[in-house]
Amino acid sequence: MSNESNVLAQIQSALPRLSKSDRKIAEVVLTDPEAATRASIAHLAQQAGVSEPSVNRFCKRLGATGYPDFKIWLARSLVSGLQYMSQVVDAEDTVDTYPTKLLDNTINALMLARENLPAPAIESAVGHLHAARRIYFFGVGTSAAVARDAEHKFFRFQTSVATHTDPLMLRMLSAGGQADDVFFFISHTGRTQVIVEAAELAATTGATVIAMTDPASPLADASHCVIGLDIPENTEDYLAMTSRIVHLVVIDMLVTGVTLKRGAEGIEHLPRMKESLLPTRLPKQKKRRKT
Amino acid sequence: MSNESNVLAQIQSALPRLSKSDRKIAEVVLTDPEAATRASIAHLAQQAGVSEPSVNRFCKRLGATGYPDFKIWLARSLVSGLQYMSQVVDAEDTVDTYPTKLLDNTINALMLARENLPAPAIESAVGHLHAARRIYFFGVGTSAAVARDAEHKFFRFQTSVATHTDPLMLRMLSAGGQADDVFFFISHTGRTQVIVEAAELAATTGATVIAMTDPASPLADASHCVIGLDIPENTEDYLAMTSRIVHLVVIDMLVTGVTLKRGAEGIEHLPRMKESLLPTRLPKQKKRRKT
DNA sequence: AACAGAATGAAATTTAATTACATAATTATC
DNA sequence: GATAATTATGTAATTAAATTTCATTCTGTT
Repeated sequence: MSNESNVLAQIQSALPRLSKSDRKIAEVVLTDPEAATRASIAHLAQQAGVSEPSVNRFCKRLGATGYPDFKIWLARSLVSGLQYMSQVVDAEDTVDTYPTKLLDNTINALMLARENLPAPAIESAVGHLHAARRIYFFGVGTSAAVARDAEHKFFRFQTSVATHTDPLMLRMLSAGGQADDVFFFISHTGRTQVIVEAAELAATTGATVIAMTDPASPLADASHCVIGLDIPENTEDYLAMTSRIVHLVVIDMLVTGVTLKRGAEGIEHLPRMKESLLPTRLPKQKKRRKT
Repeated sequence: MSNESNVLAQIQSALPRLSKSDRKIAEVVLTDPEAATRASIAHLAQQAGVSEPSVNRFCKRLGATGYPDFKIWLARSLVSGLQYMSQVVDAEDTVDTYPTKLLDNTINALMLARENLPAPAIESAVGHLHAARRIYFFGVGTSAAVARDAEHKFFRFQTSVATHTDPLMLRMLSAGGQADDVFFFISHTGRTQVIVEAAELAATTGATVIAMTDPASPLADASHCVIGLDIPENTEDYLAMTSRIVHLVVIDMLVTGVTLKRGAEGIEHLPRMKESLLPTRLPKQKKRRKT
């Protein structure tokens, strides 16, 4: 729990679980972490409108030995200068501000995911995917792209892989699951009807159902293995979906995991694949980079 | 002289000029800066075999306001060293190591992109996309998923959008470009034959050709507007493609840019879209989180 | 060797952080 | 819906840490 390297992300992720005064402190820290590293406990307490011991307890709850130690942690996670509070793009934003905001939000989401990585779930999913005879990746909307990406990646193994977005195909295939099939569902909310229904259907067939979704969702309930990620809720925001990015990186993890599990066999397979792509590329020219 | 961001280098360079006890302190700090960030002034003084005030003066001479401030400087310069190195996954990696490696690489790639954001190119691309009557997003391989994502996003505007991966379709559509069409090509290397040919073809038609790719590539040469990104080269690595993630975030930027440009009109459009999706979702249940 | 000047440390002071304890707010239980 | 148990918060006391003051000891110079 106490991963020193990123207190800010840790605070961010803990935010909803915090008590009233803890949240006040968290908000002050997140708003201007830079200033927090300079402030005394008295100053910070006053800023947050709480007592000094509250600040001290806050620090300890985060795993620091006390306030000064907490400030050191803070200083460490501050280097890059990015903003840790999830920023919202509004009408006032210009080309000089919104790209950075979007990047920061994404980086932030990844750091959050890094804090609470569901290693056991990943390991289990890797095991199932490795053993599978056939794999289906299902996702609709934004998650369709993630499913497609997964298909594209797993295609490199000899396992047969398929993706579909058509609700009918989804149901049909799910209903026809077999013992060594893996159905992999992707949905940030875990509440998309088509997906949940398909998962429930697939679960009755004896096939393995894996879901990358909110652990407290109907989809998660219907699945054998749940990869639950701590992603800030921004489903309502149509402009950018950070969850999708995190999902893609998790797909990378799964591919990596399966590759490692395959060992020499799988690793040798890749260079051959790579060579087969070479004829599609134009010769490489000298690369110039601006300093 | 007081460059906060690198106390360690500063100490190193000052070393010969320091007095006896200052040098003793400097040596202790340089030997294990990590430990120094944890130590109290008393402990550090004892370690160096000097008095506490000496340590305090040492800190002040370096520009800090005192010992605690110095520790924060120290903490900061510690992380910056670890920042920008991309890690390679090897056979020794386990589920406890490779997921973090992949995440770190991705975060690094995004941070790099953040450093040299091609704001003018993004602005220009947003202008073209905003004005376009029809938009085509083309990418093959991994970039196909990015193109698909872009299509999915731009679909929300009234502009007509299309994606294709089939080489024949690609050529045909590119050849049939018109004045207010935008062809948007996505390729990390900028050397994928099908894509480069299609871009060259499209450029002859009077349509606008935008490319998200390596600025020093044939594809970039063939395009009117190039979104060049500073992404660590890892094309050879099949397990994870960080470029793809950066590309997706750039797509988010473009969508955001166009939305902002549309102003009220476009922004009002989104809530309606959102409502149309509601019936596809199951009701939200109360979220429980483990402490 | 004797002095000026800087460097250092001991002790005192100040400041900051922590703990102990009391009170308030919440949550659970009947 | 009231009451007990638990948890959260603040006040005041305590302890710990850092800083300043000042006396002493070095260092280099004449």
